[in-house]
Amino acid sequence: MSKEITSRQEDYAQWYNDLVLKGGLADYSAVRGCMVIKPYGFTLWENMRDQLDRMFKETGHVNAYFPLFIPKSFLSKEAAHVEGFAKECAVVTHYRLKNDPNGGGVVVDPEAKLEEELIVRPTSETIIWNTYKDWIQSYRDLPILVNQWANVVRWEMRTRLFLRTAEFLWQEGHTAHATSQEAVDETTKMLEVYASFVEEFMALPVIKGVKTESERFAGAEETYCIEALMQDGKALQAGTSHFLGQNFAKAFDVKFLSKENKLEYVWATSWGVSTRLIGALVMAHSDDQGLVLPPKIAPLQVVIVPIFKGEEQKAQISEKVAPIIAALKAKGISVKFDDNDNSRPGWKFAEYELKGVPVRIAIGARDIENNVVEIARRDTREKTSVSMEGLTDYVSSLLDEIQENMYNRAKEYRDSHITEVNEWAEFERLLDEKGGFLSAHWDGTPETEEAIKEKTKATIRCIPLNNVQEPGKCILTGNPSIQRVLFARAY
RNA sequence: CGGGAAGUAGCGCAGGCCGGUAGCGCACCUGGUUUGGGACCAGGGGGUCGCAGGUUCGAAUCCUGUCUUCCCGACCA
Repeated sequence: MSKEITSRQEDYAQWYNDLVLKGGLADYSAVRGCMVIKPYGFTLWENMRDQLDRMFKETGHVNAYFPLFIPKSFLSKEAAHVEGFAKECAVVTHYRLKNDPNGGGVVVDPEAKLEEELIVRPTSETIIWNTYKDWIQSYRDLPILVNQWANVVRWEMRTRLFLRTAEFLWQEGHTAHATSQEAVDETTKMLEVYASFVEEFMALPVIKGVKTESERFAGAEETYCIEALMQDGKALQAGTSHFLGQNFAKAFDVKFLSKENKLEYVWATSWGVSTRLIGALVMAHSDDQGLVLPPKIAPLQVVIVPIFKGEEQKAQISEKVAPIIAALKAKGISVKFDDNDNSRPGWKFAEYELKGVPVRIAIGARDIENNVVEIARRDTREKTSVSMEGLTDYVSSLLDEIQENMYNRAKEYRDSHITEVNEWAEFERLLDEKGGFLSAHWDGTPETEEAIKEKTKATIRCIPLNNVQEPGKCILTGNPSIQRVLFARAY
């Protein structure tokens, strides 16, 4: 009653905002384009971050930290890079404030102008490669496999909670290698890490692919990506991994002596995922009742709601519940017992559904008599009565089942929204009526790609890895094509 | 950055045209009855009306500026 959620059908964008705000993930802030990530949302991010961090460490990476500020001149050293980011950089020009002589609080002290302005990092390639120059002399110094967890700032025209904010949290891996092949291998390895994280932990199927030239990262030779599909049929880039060639090594003069005692430029990669993943998570799984979170990363996996009349019953239930909580915790399952007397059970049910808690256990006097509890699963909203004997194992496997079901459901939707198209009229019609990925032939030119974008707002999301090579005719121009690519409207 | 809408109590809104001591619902506090899907009764507390100027005897209301948010576009993860 108190927290109405706009339905997806009524207004998809508003539904998304309602979930993020009313689900307690984030709030708007007093700063344009910046959000406050609330504790519930931040716990979700921490769970994602911790798992990714484990996976990075398992693949041989270490964490480090580089400065928030980047000298302006660094950015311009790599031509394509500056071209791509210049339009959205926040710039620090002064280092001091002073009291307003006219009594209006504080003003920027014009005497405290910086010699060289500092850019608030939109990404860290430049500062990192400037540093790597000092770290690398010989092939023995390679590879460098460094990751950094950080915030970055991109001054966006239009922002949306999690999906596009001026400041966001992410990780950026920056690696340096002796050979091109090793760098390419690193790029695809990290793409695999992203794909398995998103699929296994976020229950979100992705398509692995390569970006076309026009969608490529500014300064990259090749950009690999994972693309996910949202419930409104729009695609979302969930992560990217870039093969940077020797572009940054050349820009920052980073050379090493090879075994053959020859001076060579270093090969580079960078890869990142951000808090945007939370937006993807919300839009892929949730329903009109609220968030639906996959158990493996949910801030809270199980909530127990007691149903009681009077203190005596409450005490009786608490006593019965204590060992259940202990047993669940012993299994590594996060659980909350909400015996708050201020809200009634029905209110709590709705509240925890809104927050996407995967499993809810309700227990009242009637259940205690029968030695059962009522278990409700969030993904299907089904309720069952379950014996207290073996409850822990039941809950544990139910969490696994929910995780799997969420993945399968998302995959079914995704798979049924990849459509092969051969006629232009059909292409346009499907974009409007069905959405999702359209698999169509493309003549390989940026001009055609741009023309299709102009006409339909759809972009080439990627050329899938291991794509079937199949001669055909370009969907727009009819020119010869060697393969189908995936088009979609995207976030 | 262009076009549209909005900002009044924690949340959702009315009031504004026609200036005169700020209201409703939910939430909150107290007491009681309640508790298996967003409880009910009674009493109570809370707002420099986004912010800054201006007009006026007097501004939530009129004027100017500014900040923030939403939706649609151009740019992007």
